[in-house]
Amino acid sequence: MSDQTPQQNPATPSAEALPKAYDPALIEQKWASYWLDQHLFDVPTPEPKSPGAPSIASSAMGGNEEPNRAPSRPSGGPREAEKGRANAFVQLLPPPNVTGRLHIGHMLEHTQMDILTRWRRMSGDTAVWIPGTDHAGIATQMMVERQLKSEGKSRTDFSREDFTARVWEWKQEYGSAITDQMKRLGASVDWSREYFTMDERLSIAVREAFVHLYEQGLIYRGAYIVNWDPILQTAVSDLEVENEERMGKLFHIRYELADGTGSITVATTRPETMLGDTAVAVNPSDARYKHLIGRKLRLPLTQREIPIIADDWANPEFGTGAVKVTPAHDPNDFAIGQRHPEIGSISILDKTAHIDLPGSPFHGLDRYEARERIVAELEALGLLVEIKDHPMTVPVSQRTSAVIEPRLSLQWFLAVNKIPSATTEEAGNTDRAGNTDRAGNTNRAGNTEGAGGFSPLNTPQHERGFSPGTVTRSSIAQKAIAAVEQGHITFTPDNHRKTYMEWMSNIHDWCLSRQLWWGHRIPAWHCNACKKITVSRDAVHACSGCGITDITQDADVLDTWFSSGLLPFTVFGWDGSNTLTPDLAAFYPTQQLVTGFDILFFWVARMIMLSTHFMLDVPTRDAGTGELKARTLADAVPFRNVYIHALVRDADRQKISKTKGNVIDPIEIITKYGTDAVRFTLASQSSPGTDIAFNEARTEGYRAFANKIWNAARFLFMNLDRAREAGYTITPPNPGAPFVTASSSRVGSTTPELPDHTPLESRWIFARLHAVSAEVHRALTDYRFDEAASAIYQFFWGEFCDWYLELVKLRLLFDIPVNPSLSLNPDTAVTLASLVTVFEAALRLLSPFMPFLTEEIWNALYNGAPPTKSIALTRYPQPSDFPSSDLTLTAMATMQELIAAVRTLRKDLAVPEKESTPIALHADARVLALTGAHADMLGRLARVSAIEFSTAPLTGNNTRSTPSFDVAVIYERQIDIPAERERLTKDLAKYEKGLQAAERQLNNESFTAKAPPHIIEGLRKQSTETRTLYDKTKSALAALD
RNA sequence: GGGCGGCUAGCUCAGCUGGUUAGAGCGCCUGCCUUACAAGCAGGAUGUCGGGGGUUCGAGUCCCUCGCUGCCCACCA
Repeated sequence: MSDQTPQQNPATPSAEALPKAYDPALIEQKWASYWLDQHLFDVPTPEPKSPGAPSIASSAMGGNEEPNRAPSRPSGGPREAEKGRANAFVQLLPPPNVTGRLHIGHMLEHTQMDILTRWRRMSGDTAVWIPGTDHAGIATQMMVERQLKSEGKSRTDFSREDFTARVWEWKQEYGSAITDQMKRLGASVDWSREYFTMDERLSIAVREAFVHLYEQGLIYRGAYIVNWDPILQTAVSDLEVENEERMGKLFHIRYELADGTGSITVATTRPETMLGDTAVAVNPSDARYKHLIGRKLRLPLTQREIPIIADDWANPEFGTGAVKVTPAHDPNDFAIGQRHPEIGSISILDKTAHIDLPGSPFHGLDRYEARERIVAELEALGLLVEIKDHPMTVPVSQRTSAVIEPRLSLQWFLAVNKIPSATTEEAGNTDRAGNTDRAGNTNRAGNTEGAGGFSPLNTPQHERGFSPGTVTRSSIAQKAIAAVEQGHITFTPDNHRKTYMEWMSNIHDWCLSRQLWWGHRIPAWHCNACKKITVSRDAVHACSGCGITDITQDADVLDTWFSSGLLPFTVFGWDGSNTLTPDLAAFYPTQQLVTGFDILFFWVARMIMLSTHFMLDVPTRDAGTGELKARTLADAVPFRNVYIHALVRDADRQKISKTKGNVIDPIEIITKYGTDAVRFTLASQSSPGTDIAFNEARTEGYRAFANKIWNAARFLFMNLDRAREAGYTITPPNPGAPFVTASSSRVGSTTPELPDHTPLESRWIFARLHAVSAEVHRALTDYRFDEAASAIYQFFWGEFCDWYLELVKLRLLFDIPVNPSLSLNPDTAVTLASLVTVFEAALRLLSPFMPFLTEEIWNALYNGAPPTKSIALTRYPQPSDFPSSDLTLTAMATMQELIAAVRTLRKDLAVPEKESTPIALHADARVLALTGAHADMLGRLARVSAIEFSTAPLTGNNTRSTPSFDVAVIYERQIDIPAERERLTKDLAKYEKGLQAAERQLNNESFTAKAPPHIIEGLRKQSTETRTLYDKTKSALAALD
């Protein structure tokens, strides 16, 4: 094979044309660009179907010739339920950040998705895998700001418009790095459907979604405590905060009563917040403080008077039992403030976490500097009672690692636990800080008592369920819970379902706004006169309240996850009008989501919430009549199954991180071993529940596997060359035909079953192919990539190469007549046909796992003129394609056992490898017949020169026994007696133990009474066999002496 | 404070609803350049299945308990 384009392959496959060793670098690039250029995996928008003809299956495959499209998919697959729709297999690629570069985790995710996609596609489904990238608000803005910094500039040197223009420039230049890498890797995605989350089309959908939610009263704006990142100077959601265990200090501070008659000591870990204290709370049942409730305290350092209030939140067990209340800088204190509005709140920190109290001596100080100064002054005043070490969890920003400061600020929220309003009249119009007009619209305080809003926490389980007909009466969270509870969405592994449910049942309102410049800007306009907020899908030029034109658009952008949460339906053309677009009709819901645990809440949960909420309003088509009808929750879900993949760690099981310097660059590994080998490594390690320790040694092993396949191909081509030289026409099989055999002069015609004279090894390899393809289907249906990979590996190497190819040499290498007028020896003819057929099928079986290698060899097999554009468009092997019989399997197993026994004996006797020896054999009639018929196998694979059949059992030296035969190698040298005795003694002990265990069981009446018959039967058989072996070993041992 | 995993051969991992004498790859030992492949072929050694207890005719597999070891969630000053 040369580096020519695939269409111009050499006219004939030839062993000489293939390099001796497999070199992935020579072929991968070629095929990656071929697949891309041919738009092989692009799926056009299906034709809208008129009622009564709902299927779109045939139109969706994109104009390929497909002479052998699979007529039907294997029965019992998960998509049997997908009645009335095309056999569509749709997946959304978790969109990588535009700032991203491919890492080994992506590689795992993409490998799994690609295997599923290719397998489904080859099994006859319309497989659509949709790629795209995420604008990644914070990450991208940080990236560009860093770039500006290197130029000595900062964001604030630019206008908002100029800065975002700058980000777009950056995106154009660097934003495709990760998709370029994907293209190189040959991921079989539909590039014609590639999107960017800030594309015009998707931006419109985002605005539509926002406006809809606002009109339903589910989006509100208000002043609440949010997680504030003082470096990014924006609010971040709970999910973007990590909690770190740190040793901090607990400061006990004495607050004197205003009238000087006493004091209360409070405890705090953040003494600087006392500047914003507006009360001290004690538990109403706390006898120590009961008499002080309602009295005033003089707040040290400021001399402000603050009340002592009663609130259940104060825990008498903790610290002194009295807690200072800072409503503007602590979520719990904020909640207290809600219950005691009279105490008010005082903000003391600015956006950068510096003290913002003009006139105060601490004004302008950084929060930690202020803490030191305040502690020092309190100490000087004698008000610092004590300082204790105190283990605590500190909230830290995921992005910047800055300590998060809870801060009161005006933000937009999505009310996830609120029942949507039917009309727009009730729509939220909170427009002033801290003044929300609907009790339910609270965020963190929402679940505390007194807030009065709907909360899943205080809703009985049975009321939380979703039932048809109550769709619009259910909250977003209720629908998301019901979708999973009712089994419309499943998780693999299943334990993630529980995690999801826990989280969803305790969910808080979602802070949607970010104080950034890069992202989807919130479609709300503030009137500078009457203060009314106008939320609109279109640009607003005048206030909807007072009509004046002095209005400004809200400065905030939406959380990145808002737009990605909409993707399952916006990628299919949802535009807010609730019409069933052709793509939505054909492809929604998607079947499969493959993603990591780390974005289960960020993304998966949000997709479920937003998709079920919006898609319930989009009609669907009735499977029978084709008429439009209302969608149920079952069809509103964004996907049917969520497969959560493992985390890839380094070889020492360490988490991969840049700071640790143990980053595994997939491109580097790929350069070293080839994409196919890396893919196979990841697939074979993909077992549920465990993280993957990425071990290069293993990849090395799979590169050897690729090489093995490569050389098997060379062997095949060599034989095809020989046959051709001898004048025979070789036509490779038609992929997807049940199987192929040969007439005397033509290889490649199809017959329904194997010809009578088909040799044992060929019958056997077909039977194995039957079993293996069944196993692979089963494994992939269960997402057991590891089991599928290992079944194929074992088959290809351990059976096809180690046994079949070796046996096939019996028929091929010595037996092709050179005179074309003679007919080909029937053995040779059928063997050539079988060989080509099995090999071709094995390539198809392997193709989803190793697409490059299989594409290359498969094309070579057809002399560069294959029946379809790609092996990826052929039919995936089905068990029913291959004849199988148990008789064949046992016969072959016996031959293998016999060959292995002779090999072992020869090894023990140190017979030179090239020397053939006679053997003696004692066996039952079946084995004798078998051996007689297949002496040639023994001759070739075990170097047996002659067989002496013995009627008496063999117990002498140089003997090996199994339950069904004794075999001895007749040789001048005798076996090493001490070593043999040791081995036999060991065996004897083993058999004895096994025998005892088996007999104990069999003599146990409870066992025979309770165990299932096949187990008893099996144990009986085993017991008999072990008895035989025991006896044989015992006499062998005796014979030694 | 809750919750979820993992602990099986020197290493990395399989072992499905309990059922015959626990497997694979790598590594290790021995012999082979056998005309597809030395990135190979053939043969071989290696396990108190984390400890203890229980259920059962039968436990790596189920239950309890203890021990390491990861991860997730959480508003206790």
